[in-house]
Amino acid sequence: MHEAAASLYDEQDLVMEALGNDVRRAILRLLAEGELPAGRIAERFPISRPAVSKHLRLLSQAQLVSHEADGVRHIYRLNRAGFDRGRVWLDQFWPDALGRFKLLAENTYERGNG
Amino acid sequence: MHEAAASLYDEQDLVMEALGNDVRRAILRLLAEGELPAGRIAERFPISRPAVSKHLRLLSQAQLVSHEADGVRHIYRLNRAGFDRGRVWLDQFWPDALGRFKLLAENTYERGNG
DNA sequence: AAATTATGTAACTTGCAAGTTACATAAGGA
DNA sequence: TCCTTATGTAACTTGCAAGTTACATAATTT
Repeated sequence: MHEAAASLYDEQDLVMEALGNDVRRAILRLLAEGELPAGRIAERFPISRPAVSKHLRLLSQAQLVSHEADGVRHIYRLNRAGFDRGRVWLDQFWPDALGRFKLLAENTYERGNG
Repeated sequence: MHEAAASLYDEQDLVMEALGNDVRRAILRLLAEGELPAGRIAERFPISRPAVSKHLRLLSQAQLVSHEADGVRHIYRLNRAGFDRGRVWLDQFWPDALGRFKLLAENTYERGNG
């Protein structure tokens, strides 16, 4: 019957679960600079390529990234859908936006170091 | 430069890490209905009380909950700070969303309502 | 003061997420 | 066609997060 409602929460859970890992968060930050093929992503981490591939699969299932084949390469990029779901999840606790921009304003600048 | 920035991201990581567990997310949903003492929270879960206590500690470190002693009881409630950090983390990926909040902040700045 | 209640913590165990290696597949290039 | 490149997956291992039990502490109650 109402599988739509149930699957919505499942999808939100997939997002929150995926975001709860530092390697996956680092992959997202890397992709924030621009789309990349799977191999290039893996190069940036001290773990094996299959391990990164598995993280990419979880990120993809959570719709935090999307990917498309380009010849033999698979290009990954950020997918807004997952981030929106994460935001919806957070908003169930604090529906009003007020009080957020102070923190936001204080942290929208420099970050580039790594 | 300011180590405030570094520790901020550590704190964001604490939040995202804490939110990446379904028991902890369920605790937050429970506390969204109202504050509760530790024991009452533990009653609602099929795991042991010390296990819940440990989850509460992590949630507290992430500032997703706060707690205060009330006699022998420790009352837990949601803490806005952690949720704000979670949102800041999400918003770093979509600058246009940041712009939206900045605009909102500018328009609401001296009105002081909230 | 002794018993009870509510909680946190220490020490240990364990389940599973995250890692590894080995292999399969598919697209180009020589 | 065979070789190389790029990737995903299967099967197995392992590190650590999340669970357990036992104990310490502190505030009430009798």
